[in-house]
Amino acid sequence: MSMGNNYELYKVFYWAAKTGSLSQAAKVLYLTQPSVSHAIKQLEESFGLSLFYRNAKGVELTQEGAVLYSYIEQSQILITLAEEKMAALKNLDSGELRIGGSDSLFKHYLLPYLEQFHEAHPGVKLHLNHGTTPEIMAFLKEGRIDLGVVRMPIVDSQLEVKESFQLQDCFVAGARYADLKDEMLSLERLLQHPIILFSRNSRARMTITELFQSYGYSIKPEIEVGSVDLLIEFARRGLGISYVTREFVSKELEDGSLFEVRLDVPLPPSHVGILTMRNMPVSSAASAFIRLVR
Amino acid sequence: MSMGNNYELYKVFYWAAKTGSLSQAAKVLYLTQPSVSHAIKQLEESFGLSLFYRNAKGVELTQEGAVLYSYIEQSQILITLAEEKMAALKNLDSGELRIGGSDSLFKHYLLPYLEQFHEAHPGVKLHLNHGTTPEIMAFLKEGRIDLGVVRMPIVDSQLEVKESFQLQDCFVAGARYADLKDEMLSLERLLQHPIILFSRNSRARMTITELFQSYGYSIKPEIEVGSVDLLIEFARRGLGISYVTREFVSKELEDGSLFEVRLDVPLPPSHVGILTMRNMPVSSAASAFIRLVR
DNA sequence: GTTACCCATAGACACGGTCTATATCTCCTG
DNA sequence: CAGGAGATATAGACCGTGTCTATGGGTAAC
Repeated sequence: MSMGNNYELYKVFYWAAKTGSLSQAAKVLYLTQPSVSHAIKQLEESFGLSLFYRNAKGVELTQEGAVLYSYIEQSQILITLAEEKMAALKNLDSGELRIGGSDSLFKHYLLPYLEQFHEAHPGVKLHLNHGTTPEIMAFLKEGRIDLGVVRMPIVDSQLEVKESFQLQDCFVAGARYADLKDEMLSLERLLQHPIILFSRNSRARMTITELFQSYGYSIKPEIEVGSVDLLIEFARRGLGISYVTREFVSKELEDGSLFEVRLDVPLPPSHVGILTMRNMPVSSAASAFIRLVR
Repeated sequence: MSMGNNYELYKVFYWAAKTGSLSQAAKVLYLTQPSVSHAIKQLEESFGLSLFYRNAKGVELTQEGAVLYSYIEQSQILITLAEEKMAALKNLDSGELRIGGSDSLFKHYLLPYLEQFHEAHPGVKLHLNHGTTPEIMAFLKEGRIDLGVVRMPIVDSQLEVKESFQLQDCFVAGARYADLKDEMLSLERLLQHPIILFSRNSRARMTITELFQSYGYSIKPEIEVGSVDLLIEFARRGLGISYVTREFVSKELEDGSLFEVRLDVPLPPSHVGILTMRNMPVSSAASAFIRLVR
């Protein structure tokens, strides 16, 4: 008989050797004793070697059987570990979740979800990659992250976009401009004050630039800053009027250190979307996180 | 779906991951592509996890799939090694052969066979355990040797006895007793000369003692020695007449340094038998050796 | 002697692994 | 842009084989 066995036979062999009894092995494997007997016989015939001594008390490995066992034992242990590991991955007791997004979204919006997820699944390692929207999209396509959280709209045939939540950008000012608090400003009037914008090529920056252009104006910031924190801080200190996401300054709006500057034209809401690869399976950790956020 | 897969699926998974293609895996495993596709699907459903990304070029491991692979790869390699090892054992390119026997049998009779066997199967390690017949029998029953080579007769229900070759014990003397060369001695006449016997409780010693008793005589050695080599050496130096196995002194008989002292009664031949455990499989190395000797 | 436990064997059945045929998708090429 | 090549997925049928029950034989222990 030739080599190239059904690997199932090794499982039977493993338990027969481990328990020293074909009957015991049968119990462990939920088989009958004749099935185990037959399986061992198949192995022995395939090798042309005897693997066990049979006696009244059970079976005992022959010299050759002991050699086989030394290999098969390790192999079976690895498979068992693999199955346990897969179960852990499935249950989110293990694994990792790699999310891409902008710094500000992480800090001001996703943080509670991340905390909640980590608390529920402490075994899952979180990897947060921040970057611009195009970078996030590239990371996704390279397989370096499992999902991306970015501002809409996104048009990319390779990506699956789930609209998640809505953010409202707005202009805010501090005490220095308190006289604007009860006013409803036109764009022209707004532009008479110093404007503070985010410096990087963010979607928010592009959106507001386009909006002013559509009304025939050009918005040129007095100050450009590199982080949402600075946008807020500069507005509070009265250096100008900042264009920020309202949800990111809810604390300041509440305690009165900032107030919203109302305009006579509507500012379009911006949507945040969750990106995954289209037609590709989503890891269970990622889908659990998406379920949590939506 | 629950855990506890058919391990055969892991073989399919291994090759699919290794080749990065279900079609290639199918070729390697002599299956069709749909079979492989189906097998992978079963695994994925059993874990509740996706293992591969499918694309137009083939398949690629997901994060979870890569985790599984890290375990399964080792496992499969071990199984492959195990199968190679078993083939080597079967072909006698590997393994060990443990033989029990008396020192003199090893030295004077089995040596050429051992050399021949070692030359034919250099990969098989030889373990030679010497001891008395009862010790050899005990070794066998304890599983410490694969076969024993001892003088017959042996009566033991647990042991399988194969008669192997025949030895003829005889009395030999050196030049000092040259006058006996052409004579045919009676037992009585023999006993007038100093006799040299093996001191240990060997079967040969027992046999000759019984023989003399059956004729009404009692044989009492002038000298007792502890090895066959000394039996020969003492006889050559004229210290007496030694009782030895003729085959062990063939060299000395040929070159004339010893001659056989002929008796007027026949000395019974002694048989050498090969012992193995009854109703227990014999290792392929052992059965190859037995085939060689007989 | 008898019991109780092992393993081996024989024969029947049913499940599932494998096949063929076909569909669908993507990439590449002319 | 159409079409071919090559990848995987799906559907359905069949055959092989792994498993079962029933039974036999052997050994150890009481």
